Amino acid sequence: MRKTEKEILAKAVEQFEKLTGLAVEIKQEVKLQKNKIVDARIKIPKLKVNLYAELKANVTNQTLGAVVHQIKELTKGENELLITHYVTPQVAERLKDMNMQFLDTAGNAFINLPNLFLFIKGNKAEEIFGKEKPIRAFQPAGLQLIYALICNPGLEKKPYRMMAEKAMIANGAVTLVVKDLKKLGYLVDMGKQGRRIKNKKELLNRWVNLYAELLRPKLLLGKYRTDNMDWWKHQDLTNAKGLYGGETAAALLTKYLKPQNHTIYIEENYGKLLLQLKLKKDPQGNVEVLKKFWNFNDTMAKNNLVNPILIYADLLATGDNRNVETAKLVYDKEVIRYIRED
DNA sequence: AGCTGCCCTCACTCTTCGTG
DNA sequence: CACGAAGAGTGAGGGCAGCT
Repeated sequence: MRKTEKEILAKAVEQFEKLTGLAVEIKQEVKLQKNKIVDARIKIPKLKVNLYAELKANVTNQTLGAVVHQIKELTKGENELLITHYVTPQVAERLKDMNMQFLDTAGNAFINLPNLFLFIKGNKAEEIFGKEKPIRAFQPAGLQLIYALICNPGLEKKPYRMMAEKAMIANGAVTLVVKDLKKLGYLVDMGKQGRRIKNKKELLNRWVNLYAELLRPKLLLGKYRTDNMDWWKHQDLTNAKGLYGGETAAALLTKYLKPQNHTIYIEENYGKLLLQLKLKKDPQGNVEVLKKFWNFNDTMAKNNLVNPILIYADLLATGDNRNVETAKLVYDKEVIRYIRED
C-alpha cells in the first residue's frame, strides 16, 4: 500500500470514529477467500462487524463505475467499503444509489449496516492534505515565461498567446503562471493600463536559482568535445542558429576569464553546428549543447551571445569562484538595466 | 446583431515518481 | 524494472467584451 493511501486510511477512520463514537480496529492487507487481498479490514467490535475496505486515492464521476465494480467483485459476499481522499456530493449520491459504502477523509460517509446507518455528504475536502501544491510559476514552463518577461520589458501587457509564443509554452501554462505571479506580488493588473511586473530584482534572483535547479537540467541535448582550443574566439554561429552562453559568452563579453567549459544554446536540430565546430560526442566533454527555450531576438544575438541574464545565470549555476566573480561583473554592467523599476 | 480578438478552461497526453 | 498514480504541460474550443 502506498504511503498516501495509508494516510488516507488513517484519516478516514479517524473521521469515522469521530462521527460515530465507535472504536475500530484496523488490519491492513487482509486475505479473503481465494487468496484475494483487500487493502484493510475495519473491525467494529461494538457492532460485531467487519468491513473490508479498498483504498482509492481519487474517485471521480468517470472512474466510479469501474471502481465500484472492482470492489464488489473483490469482496463478494462481504461488507465492502470504499475509502478515498474525497467524495463530492454528486459522487456520494451515486455511491449510495449503488449501495456502495464509503468513507472519506473529509468526514463524508455512507454506511448501511443492520444497526448503523450513516449518510453524510457536502463536507469540504481539507485544503492542506499532505503537502501544499507547488507554485506553477516556478516550474519549468513558468521559468521560461519569467525569462521572456524579464528579457522583454512590456511583454506582460501583451496577450497571453504572445507571451506563450515568446516563452515557447502553451497558453494554458501562461494562465497558471500569471495567476501565481499575481498572488506572489510580481505582477499587478492595472486595469486599462494593462499588467505590470513588480519586484523585478527579487524575481530575477529567484529565477536564477530555480533555473539552475529545475529548468537547465532539462535543456541538455548533449555533451561534446573538440580538439581545437580556441575555436570559440572566431566561430560565427549564425548559420547554425546557435548562441554562446555560460563561460564562453562571458569570456567574449568581458575578456575576464578563460573558459574551461563551453555552453551553446541551439534549436533542436543542430547537425550543422556539430559539423561546423567538429564536435564529437563525449559524455565527459567540456562543450555542452543546450536547447534554446525562448523565441525572441535580443541585441546580443548579433554577437552570437545569449541575453546577459542567461549568461549571468549560467555562470552562477557552475558555482565556480572565478565564474561567480565574473557573474557580478556581468550583472553590474549588463543585467542591471533589465531590472530597473519603472 | 455579427464580428473579432482575447482570456481561460478542460480533457487530454506526456513525464516523473513511488512501490512492490 | 514494470506498473500505475500523480503531476506538469498542451492547445483546441467556449464564451465574453468591445467594436462596427
